[in-house]
Amino acid sequence: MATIRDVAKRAGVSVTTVSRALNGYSDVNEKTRERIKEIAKELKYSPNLLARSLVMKKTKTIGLLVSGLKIEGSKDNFTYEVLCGVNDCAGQLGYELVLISTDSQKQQEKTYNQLVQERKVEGIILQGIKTDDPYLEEVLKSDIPCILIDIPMESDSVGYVTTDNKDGAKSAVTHLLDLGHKHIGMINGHSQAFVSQERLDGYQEALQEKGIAFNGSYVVDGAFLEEKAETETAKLLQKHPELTALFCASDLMAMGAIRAAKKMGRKLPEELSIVGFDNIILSAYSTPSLTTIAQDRYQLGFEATKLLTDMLEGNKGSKRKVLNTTFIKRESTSENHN
Amino acid sequence: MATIRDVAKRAGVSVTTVSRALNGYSDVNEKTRERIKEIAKELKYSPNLLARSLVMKKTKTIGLLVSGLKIEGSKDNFTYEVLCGVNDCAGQLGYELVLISTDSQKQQEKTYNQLVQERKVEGIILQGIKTDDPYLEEVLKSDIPCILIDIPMESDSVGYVTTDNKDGAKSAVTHLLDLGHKHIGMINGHSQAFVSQERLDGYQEALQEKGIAFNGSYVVDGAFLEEKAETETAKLLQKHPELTALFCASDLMAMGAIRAAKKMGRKLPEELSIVGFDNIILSAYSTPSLTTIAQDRYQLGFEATKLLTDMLEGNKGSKRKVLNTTFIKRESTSENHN
DNA sequence: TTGAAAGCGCTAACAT
DNA sequence: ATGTTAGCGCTTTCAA
Repeated sequence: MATIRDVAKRAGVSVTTVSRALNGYSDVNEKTRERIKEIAKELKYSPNLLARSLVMKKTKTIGLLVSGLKIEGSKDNFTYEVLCGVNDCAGQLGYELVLISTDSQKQQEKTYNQLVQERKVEGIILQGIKTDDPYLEEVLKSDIPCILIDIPMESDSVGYVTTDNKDGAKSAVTHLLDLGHKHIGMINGHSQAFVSQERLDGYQEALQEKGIAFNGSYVVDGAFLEEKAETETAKLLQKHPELTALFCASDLMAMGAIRAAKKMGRKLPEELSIVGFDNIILSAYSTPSLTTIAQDRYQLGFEATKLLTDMLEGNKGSKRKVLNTTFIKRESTSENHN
Repeated sequence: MATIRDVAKRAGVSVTTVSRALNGYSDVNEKTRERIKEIAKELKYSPNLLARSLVMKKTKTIGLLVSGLKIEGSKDNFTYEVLCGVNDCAGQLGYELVLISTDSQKQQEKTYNQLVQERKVEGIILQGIKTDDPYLEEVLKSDIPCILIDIPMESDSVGYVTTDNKDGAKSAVTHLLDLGHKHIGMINGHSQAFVSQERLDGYQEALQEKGIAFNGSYVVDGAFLEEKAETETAKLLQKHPELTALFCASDLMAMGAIRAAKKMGRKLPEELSIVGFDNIILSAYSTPSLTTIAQDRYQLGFEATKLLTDMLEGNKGSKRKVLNTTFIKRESTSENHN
């Protein structure tokens, strides 16, 4: 592996000159530069980024810290799509990407700061951590630049990107109300997710605007899991046969809800309308296909990266970004005839 | 950020001793070690991996080079699941993971060797590259340890992991034959994929064993794309109305085939049986749900990482691994009554 | 059991 | 326009 010294020797100049020539500094003779470039190519020289980073104290590397990079993620693809966005943006801006995944076991061993400092990432994007995650506190204290995905918290070195969950939920429920539904249940995620709170807010606000009283027993938690949502939906529909529509805080849970409703012999959408949230691939393929609120996960990752690199490069500006949702009408909702 | 020198000063010893103490060398007084560890914790010292790697010439980092880390990948999740496997295995073995994604444009700028050398990965796993990719040649020449996914090529520094595609395809087609189908079409991928050739081989072998002549015009390429598969299937069924079954080289293409068949008014599975390949999430949710050949993409990534790290650590042994498939019967296939 | 010194490959003052 | 020197934070001989 050729080093800068090999190039220097061959060219009969000092390593400094080689460094300057190859890094495009102006104070070097054009002819020398050309010769050096030539030789570098001959020797297949490529700079040792480790050495460079060590002296420059810059790695041009960002980390994507994922809690739970698991095969189950295949179902909603959230992490994958965020990753694509991060990767594309990082690539465009010349940053390397290292993937860091944690689980509660690993968190015992290393603190957030250790994890991040060791790997010499300049900044980090956090995806998939819950609001009661011990790392979160550390993140806010730490001065390592960080962008949180779907956790609206800020500090000097921390920003976030999220979706307008409240508005999305509101439009979902408004859609159901407009179809004449009066008794609308909600299958929410869990209390350790900000997005769940926000979607609940949207649900309530929609009801309020139409003058319908909020009924707490119409809302249950499905933990963002398909199976859990299925059992919870079954219980909910049993207890409240008056429900003619459901708003599910994720498409995956909506899949569970659909299954529960089918098992109970409810015709979809005639006897029960269901709206999801996310617009995952499955939602277009299920039977009935799912009316849902689309959120752009790729963009979430992309914008997170943009915000992060802005911070890294000292561009002052907003450290938060909220993306809009899109309402998608499919087959799982219809007018209420009760 | 505390360095090893800070710890040394505070402990009143040399940096050498600190290094030895923290790295578990035996030739250091246990009391000194304890004191040093104490101080390291106090100072929140964590070693600069860059500096360490620079001197040790080891980075304990592997790269996952993905060609086409794109949002479209959401549909089959191949890359995501491989990534999960790679990540888990790398994590268990103490390797860092950097994600490198290329496209034909980037390949113009940098050669494979540059790309890999610069990032100082010790070895690399290649996922999603086609057999006519210019990088492939470089990989085989290069002496950077590498594991190819789904490309059965070997050299001193290159191994591979793949699925037994031929056997999988054979069992798919045999299933159809056992159901009494005589005229079985195949929607294959494209010629730049090894797996396509292998699946075609399996298709042919199954036919041969049952004494059915191979008919080349029954096989078309769907480029592994849903839409392309849909149009190709439509054309194929039009031209060959005698076909009562299709073997699709991917579930995604099977989705396209299903749609084409439905549009032509064919009842599934009564009038057309379809078998896919992959067992993607969608295959369980489509209507009809898809009979398919499951391949374990997570394991593909996991085994690739194991093979790679074995090479890196000098463990001689096989540099290839072929995983088995599993046949999954669902609703899209039934007996032929023609 | 410990320390001094050298050096990994690079960049950046500071000369010249 | 180019070279000299120092040093990033660490590990590793070699000596004591």
